[in-house]
Amino acid sequence: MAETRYQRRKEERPDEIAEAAFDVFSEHGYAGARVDEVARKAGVSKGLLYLYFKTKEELFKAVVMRVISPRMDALIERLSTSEQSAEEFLRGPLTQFMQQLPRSRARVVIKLMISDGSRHPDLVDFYWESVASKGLALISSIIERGVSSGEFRKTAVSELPQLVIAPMMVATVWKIVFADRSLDTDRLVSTHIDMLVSYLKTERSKTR
Amino acid sequence: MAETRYQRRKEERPDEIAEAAFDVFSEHGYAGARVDEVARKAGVSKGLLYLYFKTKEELFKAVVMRVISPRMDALIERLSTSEQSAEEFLRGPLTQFMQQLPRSRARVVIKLMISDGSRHPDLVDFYWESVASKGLALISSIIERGVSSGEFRKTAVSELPQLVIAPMMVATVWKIVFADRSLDTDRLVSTHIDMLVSYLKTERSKTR
DNA sequence: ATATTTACTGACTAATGGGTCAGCAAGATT
DNA sequence: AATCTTGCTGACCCATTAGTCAGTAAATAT
Repeated sequence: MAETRYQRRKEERPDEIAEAAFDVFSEHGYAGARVDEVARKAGVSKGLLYLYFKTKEELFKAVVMRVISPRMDALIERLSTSEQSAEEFLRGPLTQFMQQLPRSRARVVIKLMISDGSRHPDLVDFYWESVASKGLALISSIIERGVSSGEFRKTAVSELPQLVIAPMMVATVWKIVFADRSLDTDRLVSTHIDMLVSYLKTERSKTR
Repeated sequence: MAETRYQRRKEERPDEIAEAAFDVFSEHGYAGARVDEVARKAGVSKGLLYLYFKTKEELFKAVVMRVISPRMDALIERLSTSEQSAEEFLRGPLTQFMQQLPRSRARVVIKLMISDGSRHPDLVDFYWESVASKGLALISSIIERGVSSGEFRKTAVSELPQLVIAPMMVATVWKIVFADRSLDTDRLVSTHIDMLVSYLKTERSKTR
């Protein structure tokens, strides 16, 4: 008998706690999250949690950064090594990326930025610098590449990369708010890209 | 001397309190909002607040509903009495609506749906029934009208009205998260509508 | 003026929740 | 086997906050 009451697992604890915290923050946001619940979900006492994370705030930041950091680099990487035409890139890797984001953990980060960003401005800055600005710049550069190669005509889209990711945003917000109500997000994204490419390739300039 | 310490204003109080609550919930979300702060901002004691609203929860719902209710009806109204072509409607009233929403109070409702919707499912239902579903149905019907009049070709857009409002969503989220970083939301919306109309009017079907 | 009604106050309570710490026991060292 | 180190527990503290209520004074009636 004399079951061991716990194991010492110095290495794994931070990750396990962060993982549990991700779930809890994801569901309740920062203010609504309970540190006790995080500890419980991580199968750990609250005291231990505070041994690895000084404050709730720090835990929150750690959790968000954990998700952000690896994310964008992957896509950036995939581009810079790519030799596809602009259209191929939009229809291929970018479409894929936008389709899976609403299902991924990044969705949660977006939710947290919206709900708690105003009280964690440094997190917003970090998100901006390491994800948003890079991602948008990437898209702009793709469009520009298409324009200068003669593939696309010159449009306002070059300066409005937000237009490209718009369906991803809708799909993400939809999943957050209307999780149960169905929406074919893949089709949403691919139709939008279809529309976009068609617009960028149209020869004669449209009226107005 | 003998300054009157307060005035009795039975009629106006609920609105004034709801107004203050709107600001506070808007800034902090449901869990982060403090009832004391609402009372303070409304220039009222907490006791009085609880005379008009039974719980924080009820106050929250009242606030959200106050903003939702009048909103959609206005647009629906404007449509049913309109005799414009589909394109005119998209470029006119709808563009206008989508341009001003990110600046309006409705933006706050969207934020609250995202951040606190999961813990107030009945509010989400209410929002769905009185705003989202109606608005999307409206847009679908406009597209359909254009299709059946021969103005537009048949595309997936008819079944994906979310595609039409996508730039509004981006603009709204942008304002919430990156308030300080500039974005020409009007141009975002109008360019998108331009793109959309162009797509809907293109004669020859695109490859793929 | 005086009495009556009730909108309103502010001090209170009970409970919650972030954060702490003395002590315990798992595992390493000898 | 005895000792030491430290990862870990859980009971505790206290600031905060949703919600209450006895009493006060503004407006109204008499």
